[in-house]
Amino acid sequence: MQDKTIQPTSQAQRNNQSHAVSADLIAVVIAVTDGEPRVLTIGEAQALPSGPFELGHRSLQSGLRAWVERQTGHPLGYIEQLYTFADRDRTGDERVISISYLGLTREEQADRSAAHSWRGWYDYFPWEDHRAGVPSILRDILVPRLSAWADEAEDLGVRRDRRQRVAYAFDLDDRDWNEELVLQRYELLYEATLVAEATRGRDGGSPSVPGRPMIADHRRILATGIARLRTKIKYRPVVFELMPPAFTLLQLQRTVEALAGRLVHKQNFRRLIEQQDLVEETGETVSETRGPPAKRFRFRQTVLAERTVAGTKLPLSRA
Amino acid sequence: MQDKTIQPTSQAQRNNQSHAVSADLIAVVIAVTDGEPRVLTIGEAQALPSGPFELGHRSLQSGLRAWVERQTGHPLGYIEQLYTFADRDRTGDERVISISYLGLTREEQADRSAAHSWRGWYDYFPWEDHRAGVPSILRDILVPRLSAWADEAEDLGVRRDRRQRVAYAFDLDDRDWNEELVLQRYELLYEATLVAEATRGRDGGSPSVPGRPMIADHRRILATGIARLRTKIKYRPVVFELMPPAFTLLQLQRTVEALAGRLVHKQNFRRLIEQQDLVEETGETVSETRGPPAKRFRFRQTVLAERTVAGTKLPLSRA
DNA sequence: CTGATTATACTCAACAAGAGCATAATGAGG
DNA sequence: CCTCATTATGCTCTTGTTGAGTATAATCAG
Repeated sequence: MQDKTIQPTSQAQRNNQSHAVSADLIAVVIAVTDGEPRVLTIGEAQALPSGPFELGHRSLQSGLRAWVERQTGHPLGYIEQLYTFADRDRTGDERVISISYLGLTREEQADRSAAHSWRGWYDYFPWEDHRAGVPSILRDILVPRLSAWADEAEDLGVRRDRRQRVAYAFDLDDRDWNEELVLQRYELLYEATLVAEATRGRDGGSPSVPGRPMIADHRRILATGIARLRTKIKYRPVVFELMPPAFTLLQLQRTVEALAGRLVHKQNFRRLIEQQDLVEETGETVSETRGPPAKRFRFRQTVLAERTVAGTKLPLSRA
Repeated sequence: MQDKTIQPTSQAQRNNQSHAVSADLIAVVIAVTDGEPRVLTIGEAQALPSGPFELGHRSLQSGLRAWVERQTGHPLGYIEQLYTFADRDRTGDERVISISYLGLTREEQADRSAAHSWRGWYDYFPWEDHRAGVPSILRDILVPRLSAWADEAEDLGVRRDRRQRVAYAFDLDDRDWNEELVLQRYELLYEATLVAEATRGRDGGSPSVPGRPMIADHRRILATGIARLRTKIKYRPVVFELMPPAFTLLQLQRTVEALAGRLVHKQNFRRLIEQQDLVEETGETVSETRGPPAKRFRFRQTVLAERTVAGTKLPLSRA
């Protein structure tokens, strides 16, 4: 930051004592083990690892790594920023800014002493797992309750709006299920006070829907992380952050399915992976289950450099 | 925030006096006028509107809107968060967190009294405009200098790494030019100390490359905003935030081209727009230029509700 | 009146994506 | 040892989607 240059923010920085805030770093750390996506939690599996951004931290990222490691003993590999928000419902005249991150690892070398646990993320969002078909909770509980909520609105416009949003976010028929809308769905449930977090501090209200709650807005942050990951696996080779050094294509497929919450077409999945040149054979084969032995693959590290690819959708022209 | 629930962040919040930081809100506000993408600036066109997040602000977004309106007289419509980072190079023992946003508007009803200006964004990134072919600055200045920088590395590995990154980010041949890599390109230039911001506070160094600099890291934030917008227009109908209520398809195309910095195939562009059902005819026709009169269209507001679509890339299966 | 300029309709080839069939190895269980 | 469910892997076929042009008809500038 230079001195001779104009600095519009300078008035601000000079007297920032009056604008003091504190910043919390919050981590959504994901691993996939035994075909189940899990999230790293602390405190009765109701909270995500988190802590304040301190003077000693070199950067936001390193502060986050430090906190996660201190609280769970787990070192982080890949991380990316999710979202920043200012919490409204804190008390005191001090504002808290929360900066959330998504981290991907493998559930390993964890420090046993630290008080953490890996929880299947579908414990928190049971309606998001469509690998075995549309979950019955969805049909039998969520949709009826959401419909009721939509219909209870006085105003016709509101009613129609709610119905439309419910239909869009929860559209059944499996074909149209959009697994990326994790956050929208959670927020709808929150708005309809169908999750425990929404009824806290209020009088009873309708009993909440299945799914483990978390403190504060941690479950919403988790939803944000899941949504981001489900989107990202489609255009960036991030799944490999969750895989061991060598793996079979079926293992890879199961991991993707675990994340997406839906099944994929095996043959086409292979075609996709291969044509993108993402992996190479290690030369070994393994026969873990029945069936012929499967080839083992490893991720081609080079693609990280090349294939930061971004997909075009514009009808470009030469000339 | 409840009291009976476990709160891992609580230790932090209790004694957060020691972790006090201040938060700055920074806006990249974009409009497209006369086929030129412009950014809203203050202070000699070297700074983005910004200001501290204050106690009086209801939320980060509203704080940002307040600052932009105060500094430029321009009310904001669509905004979305870009990125949050903690500045290293500030002085004092107080940390500053910067939260940046992207805003889209039309260059209109600006308060004349406020000291702001709209600047073409290619003033800051002249190498990003490929509408008239590969800019000569790129071929004649940037690439040679970057190559020199790559080759000046002692270590062979570093040299190869630099060459690879330069090739990837700046790949000429037009076909392979990836307009989304705005940030990567700026960061490479920064790393190679080819932009003014990188040589400040140091002794001379190599003279910087064409392109107007900004204070602090504002130009990097602008690059982030441009990159985000260039990516986003491909999968979400955000261009319409920049369009007047009614427009011809050619105007729409010119706007997209201005943003992407490259030309698109007219017929295919129309096919794309129409098949996605994004617009509807107003019924009027206008003949602004030569050629037959063009139909005027308006954006179909409904798609905002429906078409929050996300594109699948997984080979899903039924079953 | 001429011609450059634009709107708009179509065509075609190349390729990507969805869906399913076919064949060949295996290990589990009798 | 035999049978069969289970899996790896190769291929086909159909249907979109995308890139690239050709063709035709309105206009306005000069």
